[in-house]
Amino acid sequence: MTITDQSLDEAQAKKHALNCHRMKPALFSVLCEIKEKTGLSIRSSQEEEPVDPQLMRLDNMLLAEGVAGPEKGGGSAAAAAAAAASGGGVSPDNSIEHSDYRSKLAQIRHIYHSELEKYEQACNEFTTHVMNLLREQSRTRPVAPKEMERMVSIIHRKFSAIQMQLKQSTCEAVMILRSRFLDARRKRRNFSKQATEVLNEYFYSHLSNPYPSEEAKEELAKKCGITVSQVSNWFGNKRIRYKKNIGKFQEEANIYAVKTAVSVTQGGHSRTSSPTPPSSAGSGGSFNLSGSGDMFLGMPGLNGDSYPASQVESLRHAMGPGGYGDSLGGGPMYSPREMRANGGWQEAVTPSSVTSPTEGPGSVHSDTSN
DNA sequence: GCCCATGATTGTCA
DNA sequence: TGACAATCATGGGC
Repeated sequence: MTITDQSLDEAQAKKHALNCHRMKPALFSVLCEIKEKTGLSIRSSQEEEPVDPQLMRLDNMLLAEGVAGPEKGGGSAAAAAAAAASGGGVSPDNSIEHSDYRSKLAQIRHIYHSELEKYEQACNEFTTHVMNLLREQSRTRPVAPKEMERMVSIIHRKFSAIQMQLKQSTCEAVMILRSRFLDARRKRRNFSKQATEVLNEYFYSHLSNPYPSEEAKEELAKKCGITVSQVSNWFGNKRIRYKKNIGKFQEEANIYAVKTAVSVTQGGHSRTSSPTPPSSAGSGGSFNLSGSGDMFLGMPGLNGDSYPASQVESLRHAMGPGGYGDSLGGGPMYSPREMRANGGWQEAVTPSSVTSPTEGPGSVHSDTSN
């Protein structure tokens, strides 16, 4: 059904005719009487609406999640909770995820507030409209102020129902965002092939002392597109797994040793296949492992098809163009006695007292030292 | 679905 | 605090 200008005019004309009718006062008084009688029933139906517990829950949740209430940098409460859930020490590494989470939460917050504003505006407009209508009608029929209040409260109730739906969907959106965020942290993704290659190259070229310094870790992290913590994890896992199963890793070691050798003979220091610093190589720094000692130390020279990376290093040190032979203490070959005396990875060099491999000439982060 | 590889976590130690 | 060792949990190949 459409309302045309013509029909509106007709209605206005009828209303005017009614208002001017001689029977109008009599009709009005009758209506007042009826109204008086039905007044009780209206009052009885006008019950006090108790606060909806579900609405309260939604409000509390939105407040806790930082969607409702005062803004503190885009959902601070939830971000803090997420930070706490991330396990404390790793929070700096999750800054990317956190900022992502925060920005998404801010988006939800923005949408929620703009929708809320729209609803409130619409509610006010509609209330004003209805009030105007009732005032208009009060000229032709008795409209008590109570009735107007009742109408207003009905409208508000309707709109708060809509608002509750909005709050509900907002809560759902926040929950989904949160679960996704937590899942993302929980999930493990393999590093890229290139990243693993970089890490392996570093590991095998520093086999004698595979303990990258903080700077080296940062550099590796940057190169691999991972965090420093992940680099630390990787080296921790690698050292342990290498130690546990040297045989299995020998082939891998050979591959990287060859790579390193090739990169050296092709002219120079590849940044990742950097030589071991004098301290670790010169002191026979290859870590002493049960079994690994034989593997590396027992080999008299590079006469095999495959050779361990540590020996490639020593060879490089001895005959490389820049040469680290001087710092090797007289000979390119490892001294088994020295090796044993130096013990394992840990004992061979202590990170604080010995120049870290990464601080060596071909270090990942520095080419200038020594 | 199983199995292995691997990144992450946790507890312990120096 | 960093390293190690054990373990968990997930990805990916088969």
